[in-house]
Amino acid sequence: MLRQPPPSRSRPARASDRETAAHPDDHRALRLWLRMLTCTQLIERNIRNQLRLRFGTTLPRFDLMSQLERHPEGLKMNELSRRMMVSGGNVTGITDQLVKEGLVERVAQPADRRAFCVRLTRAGTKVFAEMAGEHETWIVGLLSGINRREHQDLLALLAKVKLHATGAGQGKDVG
Amino acid sequence: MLRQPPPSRSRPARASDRETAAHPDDHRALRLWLRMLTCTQLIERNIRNQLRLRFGTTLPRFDLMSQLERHPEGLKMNELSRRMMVSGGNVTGITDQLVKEGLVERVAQPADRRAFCVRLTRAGTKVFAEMAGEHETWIVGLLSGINRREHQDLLALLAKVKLHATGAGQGKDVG
DNA sequence: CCAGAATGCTTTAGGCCTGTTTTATTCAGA
DNA sequence: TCTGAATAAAACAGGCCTAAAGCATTCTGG
Repeated sequence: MLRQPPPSRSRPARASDRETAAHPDDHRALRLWLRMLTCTQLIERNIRNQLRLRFGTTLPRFDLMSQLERHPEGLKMNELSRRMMVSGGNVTGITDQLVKEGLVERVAQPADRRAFCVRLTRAGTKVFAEMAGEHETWIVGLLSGINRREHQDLLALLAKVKLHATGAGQGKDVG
Repeated sequence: MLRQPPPSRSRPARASDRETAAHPDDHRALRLWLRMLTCTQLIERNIRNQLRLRFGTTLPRFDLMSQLERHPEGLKMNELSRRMMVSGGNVTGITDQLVKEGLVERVAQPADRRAFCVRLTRAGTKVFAEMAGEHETWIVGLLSGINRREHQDLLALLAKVKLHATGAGQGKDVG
């Protein structure tokens, strides 16, 4: 994705993915970004496939349920929206699906009749526990190419990136 | 996104985004993954917004054009699909849009009447050049929170992640 | 030559996601 | 109290994306 540096003159491109044949220096940032993107997509795609094949579900649904698991008392739609970093309308749609599947429920709020609390049902809790276990082993496997020290370094570097990119973003979703 | 470690007993969560309140050690991989995902999404969202506001276009369209810029002779649909790491049907749709906007063209291949070459039009070349310049400055800005040394470290660490995750992926898109 | 397999692309159904608009409700101030 | 601003959620239009099915063309082994 995104723009790549132009092909190198000296070394003809036998490109196979998006970041091959990068220029040596001026395009450092671009190259780094493309690599981040590729890594994330590789992992994400893998997880999506596993979720689909093993459990017949999707990443957004899993994500929503995982938020609810951490808050058994339930979350309002707008809280879900903020935590998942997606739009409110999107949360409406995903919640609808999960309600249809009987995994979550909307609970009316007497205090504010505009709002709902969304909660895992008993069935949802059970199903999620099963999925979450496997999910973690997938992640561990996908990231097992780097050792513990490298984990820490990567985590720290990404913390810096996150901090700066959050600030640079135009004031939305600063967490 | 994705499952988070359960909330810490000792330190009550004032969570605001998806990776707050992680457990100390056992969930290292999960935590790292969530941070990768957050970073990528922050940057990607920023770029999408900029493309929309400044140029009225989208990231996938920009991405497709950027592939074509590197191959003025044109690329076949399936080559685009492979390079962009998206499905063939998706490439069909994006190409349709860009053709409608007059930015790319499908060129029939006499040698193989099933296939097309997709190329930037003159207008597309011009428009893309303009966008690409700004695009790079956005990326540079978003990643300016880390210095040159850190860039290199991050690039190297992600290379390891990429390599391993590519191998672990079930044989598709090994680039 | 000629079936059948493989290839290149499109179509279709369905889900995700966004920005915008709409509806219902709550809040804040005159 | 009443009116307008703000908020919560949903509806809507439109684009992205996938897997699977379909159509045309090319290739391959008899």
